[in-house]
Parts: sequence; structure tokens; C-alpha cells
Amino acid sequence: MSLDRHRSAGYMINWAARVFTPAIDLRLKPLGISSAHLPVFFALGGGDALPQKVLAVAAAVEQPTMAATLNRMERDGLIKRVPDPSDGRSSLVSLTKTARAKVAAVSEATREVNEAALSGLTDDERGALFALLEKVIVALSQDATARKG
Amino acid sequence: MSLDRHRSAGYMINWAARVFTPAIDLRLKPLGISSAHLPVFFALGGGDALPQKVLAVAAAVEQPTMAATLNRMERDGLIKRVPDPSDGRSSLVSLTKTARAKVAAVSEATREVNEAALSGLTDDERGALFALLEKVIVALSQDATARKG
DNA sequence: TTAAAGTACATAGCATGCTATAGTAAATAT
DNA sequence: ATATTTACTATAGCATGCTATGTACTTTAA
Repeated sequence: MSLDRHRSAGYMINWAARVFTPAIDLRLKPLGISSAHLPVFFALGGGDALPQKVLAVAAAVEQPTMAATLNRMERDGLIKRVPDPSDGRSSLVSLTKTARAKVAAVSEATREVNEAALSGLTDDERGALFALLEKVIVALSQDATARKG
Repeated sequence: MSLDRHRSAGYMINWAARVFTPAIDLRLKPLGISSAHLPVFFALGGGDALPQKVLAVAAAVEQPTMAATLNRMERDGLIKRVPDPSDGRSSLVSLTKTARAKVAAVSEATREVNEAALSGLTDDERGALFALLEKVIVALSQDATARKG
């Protein structure tokens, strides 16, 4: 096999993702939080109460994935769900007082990890990395659409 | 919350990884193969018989993860395990005839997906993406080591 | 040579992601 | 007004990743 894994974008990106998760989780663990909770924290940290659907879109995950994450967060006392008065199918999700008290620390932890990850990169390189990843995401999203539709 | 997800390396890399997986799986599905099988295919495609440990290292996953992947591949008739005559603890893993017949198609599928992912990038940009990802991986690996040791 | 330490693999238990499907409420069309 | 379609959530079942732990074989040290 001639394929060098260091020249495979899929392999490298997957690897990077799998090295990111423990780095962030290490810092979030003392807070009783994990990486999948982050998009929820960012979406609700301002005090909003939002339906699950909105959170799933914000996190770029499927609805059942967000449902499972919210179940765990509810179990752990991080979020609460209140029936949406204007829509009987929906609940409004918000952070508990406990979780709100952690928002600043969560924000700092993510800042730290991103800084650690990008520490060897110049500002230009950081910008380049984000731009290139975005291009890859767009290209693959179109690929998926083209093959489905 | 001031954190823009498009400026979070962790978020972007994770997202890229999650858009890669379906793209490759879409092409591998007709072959009865999935993305986690790839490192095994690349390691054993030449006809070698290797112990699980070597495969785990090649795939950059933990031992129990590789064990589970090999269990599924064995169940699906893609690999076989033979006791290692020189080490009673170990088995030698190799591709079945069925799997070997798919090696070329698997290789082509991964080439296709990588090309789709990188289609919007110049050669220079491709090189830059790999180099930047490698830097991020190295930085985070050191971060993990520093925080554990 | 025998005891201790190390190594390879298996298993348990969990988190996070997915698709497919079902149930109920809301919105739309006839 | 009712029937159809659409939308939001829940659930089931699976794949892939992890850590922690157990078991059995090898290797090393005393």
C-alpha cells in the first residue's frame, strides 16, 4: 500500500480531532463538564432558553445526538427543560444556576486549549488553518449533498 | 458568550472530522467496509500478518479500540486471527481472501474522498494544511504529556 | 529456579456520534 | 372543519472512541 497516512487528509483531521478531545476534557473534568457540552454552554451561557433543535443546529450535530447530550446534562444537573408555552412539541432548554456559575471557567478552559493547540502557529498560520478547514468542510458537505440528492 | 465557533480550532477540526466520516463511509459502504477499517486495510493490504498491538499503533488508537474493530471485522469476514507461534499472548491478524479482493477498491475510494475534500485547495494549500495539522497534533500531544506526567 | 515485573489481549462500562423510526403537536391544504 | 403534511422530540440499535481492569504469557531479577 503506497498510501502514507500523513498525506491522507481524512486520517490527519481525524487524528487531530482525537487529540483535541482529551486536551479539552482534561481541563473540563474538574468542572464536571465534557467537550460535547461546550456548544450548549456557548449557546445558553448568555441566559437564553432555547429549543433542542436550535442547539442541535448550533452544535452541528443531529437531533438524536443533541437529545442524548441534553439527557446527560440534565442527569448531571447542568440544564433544565421547561415546556414551551407556545409549542406543545417543544421544550425550552436553559442552564441551571450551577452550570451558569461555571460559564466563565468553561470559556477560559476552551481559550487555553485553543491557545495550546495553536501555540506553534503564527497569526497568519492560524488564519490559514481556519480558512483551509472551512474549505474542506464546505467541499465535503457539497460532496455529501451531491451523492445523496 | 463571545466565542465564535468558526474561530475555535477544536470546533472546526471536530466538525471537519465529522463531515469526513460520512464522505468516506458513503464510498466504502458498497464494499462492506467502514472508515475505522481503513488503517487495518493499509497495514495488512500487502499481505502481512501483524499482531493487534502493531495495528493499534498504526491506526493511532488505543488497544481496546482496535480489539473491538478487529472483532467486527472478524465477524464480517474481513480478517482472521491466527495464534502467534512465537508468543502465546498474541495473535497474528491478516486480511481474508475476501478482504484482499477489496484492497484496490478501498484504496481508490480513499483517494477519491481525499481529492473531493481537497478539491478547492492548491497544491501549496494542501501542503500547508497537512503541516499545520501536524503542528497542532504535536502541540496537543505535548500538552497531554505535560499535564499527565 | 522462582518470584516479580512487564506485555498482549479481552472485557466492562461509558460518551459521543450516526440512521431509522415512532409519537404527538402544529401548520397547511382541501 | 377535517385531512394531510410538516416539525419537534424521543427511542432503539449500532459504530467508534475512551479508561479501567482482569488474565495469561514472557521476561527479568534475585
